[in-house]
Amino acid sequence: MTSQTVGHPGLPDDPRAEVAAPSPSCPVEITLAALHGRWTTLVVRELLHGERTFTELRRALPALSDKVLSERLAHLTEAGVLDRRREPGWPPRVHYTLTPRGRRLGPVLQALWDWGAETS
Amino acid sequence: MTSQTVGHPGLPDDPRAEVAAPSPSCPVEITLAALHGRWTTLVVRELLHGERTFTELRRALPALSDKVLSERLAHLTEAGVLDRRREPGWPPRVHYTLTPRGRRLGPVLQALWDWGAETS
DNA sequence: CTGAATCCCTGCCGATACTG
DNA sequence: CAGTATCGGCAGGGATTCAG
Repeated sequence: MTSQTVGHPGLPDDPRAEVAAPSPSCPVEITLAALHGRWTTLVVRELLHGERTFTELRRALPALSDKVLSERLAHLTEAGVLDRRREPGWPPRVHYTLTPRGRRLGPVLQALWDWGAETS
Repeated sequence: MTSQTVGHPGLPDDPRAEVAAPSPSCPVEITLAALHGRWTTLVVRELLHGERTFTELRRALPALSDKVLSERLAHLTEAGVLDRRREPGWPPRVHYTLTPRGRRLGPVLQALWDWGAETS
């Protein structure tokens, strides 16, 4: 399923691992594109704790404007990371949940965390 | 050394995991900042194959301008990912190598690759 | 409540030209 | 050879306002 590792640490034996220019089809860039933008990882982190509504996310990240939050949620939904569920009735309420694929960002964020947390 | 995992997948039990706004001290952002910018991951990938000179990097990534390559190398050196070694004499020649810390980006790129390579 | 539309400001990055 | 200086285009994102 995922590609195999080779002699050099961490780099798969795949033609896409040798592109000579940034390419949207490179798996590394697909992931970085999904996480791209200020606040994005924080939104994902919040949803790793469980389902949240728009308002709950705003309360968890008070300095994040509603416009940018909207953009991030739309982008993550488009990237297959989130599921959107509109609650019928009034007032409008929208619930966001990580998809299975979105939950698999957990280990990715962990890897990013571990490297950044290293002292040396 | 690195932080421990908790119930939720991939998120460490650390106060920095609950910041309410983007913060340069968050380990996840430290890593994303190190990898930030177009071409950066490709430069790291190239150096995962071994030491390279400025010119060798330019040949490996022909569409990358010397200005941006300079910026990336300076940034990665500043981030502790690369070591710079000036060869004495003329013409000037500079060798770049991953530091031990830089080599540890291998697993990080692998995690990014694996998520992006998933079909579902 | 959950966004979309607009405005403006900033920073990235590509191209070009120049230097030790 | 290995950069630095400068300029310009464009996209990101914050504030505000409007809409379903």
